[in-house]
Amino acid sequence: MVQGTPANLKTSTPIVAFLSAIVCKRLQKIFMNQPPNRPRKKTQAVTIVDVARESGVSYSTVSRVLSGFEHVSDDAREKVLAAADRLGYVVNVQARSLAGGRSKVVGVLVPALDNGYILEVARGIDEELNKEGYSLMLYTTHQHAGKETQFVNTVANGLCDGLLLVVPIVPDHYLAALQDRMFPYILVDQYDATHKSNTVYATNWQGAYDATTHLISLGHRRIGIITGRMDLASGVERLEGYKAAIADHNIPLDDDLIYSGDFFQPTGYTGGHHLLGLPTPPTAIFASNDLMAFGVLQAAGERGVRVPDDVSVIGFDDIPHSVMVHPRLTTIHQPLDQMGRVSVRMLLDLIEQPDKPPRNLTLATRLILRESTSAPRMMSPEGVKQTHNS
Amino acid sequence: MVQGTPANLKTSTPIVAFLSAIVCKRLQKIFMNQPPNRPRKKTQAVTIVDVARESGVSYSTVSRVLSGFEHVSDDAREKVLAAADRLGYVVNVQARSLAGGRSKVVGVLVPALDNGYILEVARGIDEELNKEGYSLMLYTTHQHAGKETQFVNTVANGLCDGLLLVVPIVPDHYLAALQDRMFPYILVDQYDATHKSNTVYATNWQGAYDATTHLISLGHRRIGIITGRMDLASGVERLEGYKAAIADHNIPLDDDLIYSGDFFQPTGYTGGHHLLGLPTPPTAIFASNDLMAFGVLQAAGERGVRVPDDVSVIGFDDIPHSVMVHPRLTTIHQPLDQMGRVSVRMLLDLIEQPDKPPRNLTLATRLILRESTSAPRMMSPEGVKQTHNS
DNA sequence: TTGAAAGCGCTAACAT
DNA sequence: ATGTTAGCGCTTTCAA
Repeated sequence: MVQGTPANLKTSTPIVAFLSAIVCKRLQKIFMNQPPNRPRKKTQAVTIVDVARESGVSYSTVSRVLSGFEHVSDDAREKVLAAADRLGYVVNVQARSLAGGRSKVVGVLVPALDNGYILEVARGIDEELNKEGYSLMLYTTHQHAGKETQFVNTVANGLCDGLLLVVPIVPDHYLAALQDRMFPYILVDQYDATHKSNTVYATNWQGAYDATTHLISLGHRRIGIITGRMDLASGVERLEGYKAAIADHNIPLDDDLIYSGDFFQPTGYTGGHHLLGLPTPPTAIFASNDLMAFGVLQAAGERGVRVPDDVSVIGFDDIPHSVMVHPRLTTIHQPLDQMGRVSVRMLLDLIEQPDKPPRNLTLATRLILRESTSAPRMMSPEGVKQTHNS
Repeated sequence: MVQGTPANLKTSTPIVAFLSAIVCKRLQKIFMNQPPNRPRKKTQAVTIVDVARESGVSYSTVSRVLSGFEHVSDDAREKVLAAADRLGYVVNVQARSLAGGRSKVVGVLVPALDNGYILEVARGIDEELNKEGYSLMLYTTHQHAGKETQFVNTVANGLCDGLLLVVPIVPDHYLAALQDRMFPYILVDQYDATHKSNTVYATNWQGAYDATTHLISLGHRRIGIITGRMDLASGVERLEGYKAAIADHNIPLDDDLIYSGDFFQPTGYTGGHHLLGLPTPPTAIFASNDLMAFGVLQAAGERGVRVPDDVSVIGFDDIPHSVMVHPRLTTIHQPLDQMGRVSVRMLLDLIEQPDKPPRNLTLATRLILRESTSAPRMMSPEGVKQTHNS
């Protein structure tokens, strides 16, 4: 108790003590050996104060060493490091962040956890973050569209050093708020109309073009497409790529073969049924992502339409399950985990240099040949194997 | 009063130094209207101080209202809430946590992000956490076995209010550290030998017993098993359940039919090849989880062994992909997302009442009949359809 | 290069 | 019921 007193005094400014009657009272109390009984709530095992004591240098020198500051003598640095190690010191990110430092936490905003595509990206992010000693704060937007502002505020309050937005559709006021605060963020696989954001993107147009060209080169002429969401750049671009390939090979565009999807499996399923049920069904279907391709596979199975014998199916993304379906899915590989990795790199860069001009990185896609595509029936040497409707 | 102070100070503590040149200088400075020019680094948009000013009450009243404390007048509460709303105030969790409050963040420790099983649990966790207004801090253990201590320390330093351990194998010193600090944590799908932990578990033994009994009741007598990791309780219990079912139906145990797996798909694949390549192959295989069952399916496909005609396959977990493989997998449903949900509930309870005695919750599994199991060939009415080796 | 001290925004003990 | 104040552990000036 008595020993604690000087410390108390030490922390209060002498000037105040000198002038203020209130403080006088407090002093009296202290000297009467009745220090305010203040049980501390949560106490960290070992703080920089402990390290300072252990290493015999001051408080702030420890801080300087631990935050990698340059102007510290080698001697001091060594002593501090040794002491910290001995004591098993671990920085308190809360305090550090509150005091204006880095929290070494990066927020990742995703729509949900049930999507292979998202998870691949997340894996890349996680691995890269881990490598750099950062922690990952995961936010799922779910349905709570109303909590956006709150979320941005919370994050930007300092819990996270930066933000990775892996969400389709980023409402403008998100970005506005982030931009106003100069908060570092990266748009992953998402187009930014304002061109003010750093983005990591894939060659969606080219990938779709390649997918469609692959089908055409196999001999298909009647190629259906199940589109992605048209409010997403990737959805639009994949449709455009498809159209361009069709046009480049002088195939007339048939609107009946364009089924409007949303990147989720169920529309792939209904779309598959729709296209396959057409009077003149397509001999090949390009699904704008693997998930919808799975739905097409399912629909084909139910209709007794064999893949690839009766209809070829090609997807987009190359998520892990695409090798696990039957038949294994031919698709366009999108370097999802690499997109995650790259976005982390960009973000950490941005955190270091917040005023860097925005960069837009585009990663290449490539065709992965597997078993769900082949030449159309009528063109295969063996001739017609089986007859379906029409 | 004022006069007394210096004397008191002087006699009791060296702080007497209040006369020292340092203080003098500082005083001079202050009175000369030259306060230390201290530009603050990071400033929160709106703090409780702003809310206090706006609502005309004090600082701490705002805090009280915002932390849901009881003893506040309705009038004050209303004013504060209105002001907070008007200003768009968002609490700074860092500061709150540092000051001894809750951070409203829960840490989730998982081995990796590439496992459907983990992800299902994570989804449940995420949803429940969201519902309760908590954020999710995701930690992947990856290979970094050495960073454990650091991790526990970081977490327990206060960044998180509690911890959900969804990892197979929790090193003892993990738990020891957590227990020492009285830090709230839950073991999800993991057995704790010390019985000091709160756990959420599934009926692994019963599930395996049910799976095996299902195969037996179909007419199978030669049933292979691909085990999980034997250093995991779930692995051991599933093997035991299998053995018990075999024994209860008077089927001799054949060690050749027990293939040692690890819960990952590749060993399911090699195990499938191994069992199917036996001189007298089993007519049914119980894979200790779905992932390994997929491997078996793959191996069977490569060998021209049809499922379920030639061999029945049953899995365990019922992860989402189990309906996406061909044939759709018969399996034991483990309520993975519910396990996640329940574990969150338990954790939040524990956070409220840290000294509650540990509870162990066990959730029921159930058989899900799909297409990968059927009566064995020799027993089916149609007789032998096809002959394979031996 | 180093030590001292002022906060960062908040909670909770204390005093009223 | 409400205002006052001392820290929580840390970073970062300022002064030396």
